[in-house]
Amino acid sequence: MTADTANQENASRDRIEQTILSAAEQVFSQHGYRGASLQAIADQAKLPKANILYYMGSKQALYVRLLNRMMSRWNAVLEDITAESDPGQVLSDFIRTKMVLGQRYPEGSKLFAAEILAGAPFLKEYLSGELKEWVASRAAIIRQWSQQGKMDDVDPRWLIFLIWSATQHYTEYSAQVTGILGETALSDADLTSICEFLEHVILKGCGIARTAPAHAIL
Amino acid sequence: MTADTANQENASRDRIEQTILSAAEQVFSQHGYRGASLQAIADQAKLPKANILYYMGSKQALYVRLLNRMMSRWNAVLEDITAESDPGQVLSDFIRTKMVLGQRYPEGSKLFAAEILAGAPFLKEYLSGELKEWVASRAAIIRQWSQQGKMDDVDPRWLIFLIWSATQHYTEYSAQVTGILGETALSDADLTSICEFLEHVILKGCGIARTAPAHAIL
DNA sequence: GATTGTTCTGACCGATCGGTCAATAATGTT
DNA sequence: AACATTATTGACCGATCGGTCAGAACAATC
Repeated sequence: MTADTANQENASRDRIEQTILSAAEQVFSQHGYRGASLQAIADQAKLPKANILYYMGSKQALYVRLLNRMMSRWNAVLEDITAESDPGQVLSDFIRTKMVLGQRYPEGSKLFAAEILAGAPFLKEYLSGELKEWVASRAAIIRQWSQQGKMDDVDPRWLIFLIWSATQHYTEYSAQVTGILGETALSDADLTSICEFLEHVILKGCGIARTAPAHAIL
Repeated sequence: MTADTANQENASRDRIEQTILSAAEQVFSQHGYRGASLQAIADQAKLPKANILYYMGSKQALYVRLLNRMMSRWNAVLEDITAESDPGQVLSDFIRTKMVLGQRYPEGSKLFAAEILAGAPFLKEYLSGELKEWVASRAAIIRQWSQQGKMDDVDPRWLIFLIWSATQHYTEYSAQVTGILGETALSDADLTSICEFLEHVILKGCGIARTAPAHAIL
């Protein structure tokens, strides 16, 4: 097997795997782990069911792979902040980044939500391990900001949860939001408006003076 | 059939139905409509599977009944506000009421969340009908508050979504929250702290002066 | 062109799915 | 006591579940 053919074959395999992963993400995100069937995933991917298992091994392996893929997309968020960072800038970016991530990977976000709703059977140790440490370290920095008088003395954990929930809402509850707004999908204008609203309320609510002007989200 | 025996029979039937509804709420809330099985519900209720169908007719009828039951619990919220109401008091109550409802009916809340995640197949017309009108009318009143200078000129729809998402988060993402906090469940102290945080940030963020002092949630 | 390894898939497996039904038991009603 | 109604449930139905497997189809190497 030459390097060329190896690349070709791997490329072909990758393409098929991406097709399957994408189809599976849609089905799992709508119906959760138990509610999703391999047949539905196969239909979505326009492949025979046996083909799904040939590439992914088992339903569980496919699901775990999707969860990991979604996790890896979150890694960069809030990674490089310090006690010297500007809270307004950081929280502003945080809100926008989370909002963009949700709009970019709606199925992945819903998949994650469904997993948590089910009691996080596959993510328990991640939540109480990696993610717990992540929150604790970010919270420590936010607390320093408060002590420096840069912002009000609010519980940083509740602040992080607030931003998570407020931004995730528009992807995970998109069916509710669009139903209430009477639109089929959120427009760019909506998204910009939402971002500005969240920045206004959260920054002002935390006693942070706005430093940077609002800019378009997309 | 005398009035007495009628009451007795109805009481017995009601008791069994409540047992089934409660069991079904747990199973549906964890696994969604498709992921839940009548056998799992029967096991949870400690009844034969055929008994579930005898009382509820079908899986779908049982599910719809649960959805309606959950909806009816929401009716009183924000019902009697006017342009003359005090925004601080109203929003404060709104936050607390939603928080209490979520803690009181965690399974029902998760059930609702799972339904929305799946694209709201059974609630589409409710969302774009009743609920849409509800939001529109509340939004109109909030807009009047802004015009009267009682609060900042924020989009009332985003404000309503913000309060929904921020409060629901603690019931629907309880697996994530408790995992991160390292607790098995949210304590009363946590809940009080969260309520005070949300009131502080949202009211201040909307430019509303706090009128009433914070009081214990439970 | 024969050989080898990978990809692909229809056919099939036992288990479980939602739902039906007949038989039995319990409970009124007269 | 006789009868009618309701409650209960094991057995069963066709369909679908996740997963296996043998073999056909395909591709690369010699």
